Amino acid sequence: MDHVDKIVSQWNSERPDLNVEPMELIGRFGRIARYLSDEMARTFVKHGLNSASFDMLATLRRAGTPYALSPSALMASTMVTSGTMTNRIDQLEKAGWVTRRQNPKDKRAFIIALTDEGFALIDRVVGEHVETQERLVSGLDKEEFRTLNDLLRRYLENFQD
Amino acid sequence: MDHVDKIVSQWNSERPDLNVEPMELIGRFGRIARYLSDEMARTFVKHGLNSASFDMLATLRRAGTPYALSPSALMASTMVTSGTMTNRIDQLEKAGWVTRRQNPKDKRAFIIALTDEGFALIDRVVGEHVETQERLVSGLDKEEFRTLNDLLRRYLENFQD
DNA sequence: TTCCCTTATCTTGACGTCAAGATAACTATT
DNA sequence: AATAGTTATCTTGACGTCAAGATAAGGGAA
Repeated sequence: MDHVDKIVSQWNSERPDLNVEPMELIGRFGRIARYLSDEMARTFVKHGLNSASFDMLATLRRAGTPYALSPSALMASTMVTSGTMTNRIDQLEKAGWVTRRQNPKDKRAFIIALTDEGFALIDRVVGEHVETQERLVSGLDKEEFRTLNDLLRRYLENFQD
Repeated sequence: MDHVDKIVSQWNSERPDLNVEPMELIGRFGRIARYLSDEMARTFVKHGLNSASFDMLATLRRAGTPYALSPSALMASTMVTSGTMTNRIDQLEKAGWVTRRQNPKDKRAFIIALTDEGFALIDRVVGEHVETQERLVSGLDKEEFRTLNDLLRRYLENFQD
């Protein structure tokens, strides 16, 4: 009887006409995702980052050399709006982790590139991040992990544009 | 090859030393949870609500008669801070969906109660909400749903305080 | 060329949230 | 009673996000 079961049972008492089975599954997704992201955020905060800035630096880092992308490409990868992206870049630039250069081929565009400091930082943090993630899935055995991962992949397929 | 696979394969190229298996699972949780909550929010917006106000009204509604709880109880149920709760109550009160009465037993405390309008609204919206949730899980067959739900319940157990 | 549409980024104003601290009232101890 | 500690709620200031619109530059059709 977890927190989600309690909510579902309240609805069953108050509105027995409602089909609340889907709510069980969806409610658990919400709870788990929130817990996971809160825990991961703790690693970021330890290094002066938050989820947003980690996401930015990680996106640039894993893009490979020369560790540079346009704001548009970053927007597509991170699924945020242009206003948010401007703000994120401003902060990373102010912290000295990225530079903002004009794209000589297209004067509307910029190139956002990791600095040496940004590279060193994200390379350090991502190691600890992965350790945190290992801890967060350690409650599942190999078989459960595989089954769950396969089901999630299948489920996610429904939602891909 | 979904979006998460792409990220994982980028990390494998750039940092083959990292164990990115957990990231697959955790990444999918994030994507799915975000998609689900965005879709559910559309139902709320149609009725002049957002996820926060729906959550408040639903919590009061499923608590059963007399559909009234203290701010503290609402804070515990909805997992937000006191400042957020004050703000949420203010808005619901302004919209005429709840009233804020003094608790005669404890002058520090208040009682937040659904108005008739609030009750009628949430009873209408929750029906549509449940339909949305049915649609959101319709991509899974009975067997998959059961397996997934059981695994999520097991996984969530690890995180309950 | 000129005009129009599209693309890339930035600006502005609003929103929901939180952390920290303020205020007021209750409770237990002396 | 007086005091000290706790509890319930509100206030303030900051943050990250978004939607809508502004600005500037590119590209295609006449």
